[in-house]
Amino acid sequence: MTIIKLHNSKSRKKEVFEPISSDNVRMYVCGPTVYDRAHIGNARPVIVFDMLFRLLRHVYGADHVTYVRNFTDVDDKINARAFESGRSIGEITEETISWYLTDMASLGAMAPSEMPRATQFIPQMVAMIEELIANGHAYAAEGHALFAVDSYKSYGALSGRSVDDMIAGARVEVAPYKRNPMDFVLWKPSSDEQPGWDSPWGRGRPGWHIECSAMSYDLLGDSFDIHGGGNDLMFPHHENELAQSRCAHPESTFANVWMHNEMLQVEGKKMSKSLGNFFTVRDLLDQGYQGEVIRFVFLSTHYGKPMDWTDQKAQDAEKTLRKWYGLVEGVTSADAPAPQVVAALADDLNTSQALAELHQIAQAGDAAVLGASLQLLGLLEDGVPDWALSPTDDLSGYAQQLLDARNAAMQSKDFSEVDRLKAAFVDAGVEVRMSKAGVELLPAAGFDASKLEALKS
RNA sequence: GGCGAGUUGGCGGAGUGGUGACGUAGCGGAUUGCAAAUCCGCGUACACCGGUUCGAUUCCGGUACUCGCCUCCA
Repeated sequence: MTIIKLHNSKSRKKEVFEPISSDNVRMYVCGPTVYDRAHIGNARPVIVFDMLFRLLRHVYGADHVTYVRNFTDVDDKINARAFESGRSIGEITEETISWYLTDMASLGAMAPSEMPRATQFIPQMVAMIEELIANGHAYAAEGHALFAVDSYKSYGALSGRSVDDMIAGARVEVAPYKRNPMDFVLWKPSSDEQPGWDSPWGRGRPGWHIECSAMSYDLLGDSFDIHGGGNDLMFPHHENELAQSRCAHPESTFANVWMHNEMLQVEGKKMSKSLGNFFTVRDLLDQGYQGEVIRFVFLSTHYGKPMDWTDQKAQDAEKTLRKWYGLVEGVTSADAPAPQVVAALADDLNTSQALAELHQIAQAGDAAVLGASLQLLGLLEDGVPDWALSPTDDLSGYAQQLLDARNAAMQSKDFSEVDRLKAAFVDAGVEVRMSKAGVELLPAAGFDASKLEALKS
């Protein structure tokens, strides 16, 4: 059995991964709050943990891995969006969820085993809060339920902060009903316009952190193997999840391994609307960036390092993928991916190393193994994608035209017409390959069929 | 201010206490009408300053710069 090593944020070390049960390896990843299109930064954890999901399925068997990724469909940002647009909350969340699923699928991300929605787990959240109150880890105050940070002495261990330091930083919301300024909300009251559910503390809605605790408990149990998410969620979200879950289930470990992906930047800067470098996955797809190309760019940087999205990387990725797809086209994949690719992934998801191995395999010309390895990486979901296929039929007429011109030129020794045609093809984004055997025309990056029309004679 | 991450050749990006991954760009060669593609070859890169060591890009300490979090933004 392949030995998997993963960097555990909790210990800050790379550790050998040992699942609680190899019959059912369990992973939970924080999903999106559904009020708008997923931006490119949102895609990073999706691709990273999809890659981990695929690796675990490969190693433990597809039926022995459970991957849960939630939808947060109750949130004040959603309320605000509904208010602005005059649409209903349900309408907005449904639409956003379907966008999300479509966009992520186009990046080659498999559907997780379970995709729970927070609003479907309100009773479980209420039950967990009641348990916390009964255990003395939480208290009710003015329609709120609050977690008592003082009651959990390991609070701050995951993110490496002390409660005292955090209070000294003093940018927490000060509220008269809080016993400690760091105490965070488990349940908060809703106005008549806001979505709400009846509870022992009055009509209200859950705090953000309790959602993940309740859903992971319900679907994966009190202790499971891996909890993933973006680095920015480590505090406060994951710290709070951990505190709630362990206090509600004192005998549990909650997640044994915590994994965090680093953030994404765009052209060297933080993505923000004010800098004008903010864009969604949908924007990229609409601009003609292929899903596989976007995925490749993400895989080319290790998940634990900051990553920069640049157009140059996308161009390089497309070039490489076209080459590889060309090799794989028409070849039946091998049964198993290359061992060195699996080994690279098993070493804390070293996707850049895996891609380097793929270069070697391609160089050696082993198309079957290349295909199987591309599948493992999620880059060959349904065969070679259409955009990378060479539509030889479309270009065969032009190829004949070029071939005729060359044959004539071989006699006359005047190659000007051949050169003119070739330059035109290159301008239209067509790669020209001429050999004694014949002429080959391949559409490449920037292919523009309309430019070829002018060549028709 | 507190906590954390990063800094590798033109660019991207792994990795390692001692024979300079890999890709891409560039250069030279084979091939080609010329190219492209392909193949072959070519690079004294590890932010800076100390320390440990026979030897450090790799370990330790410090400095600089970049970035993230500390404000329910992945």
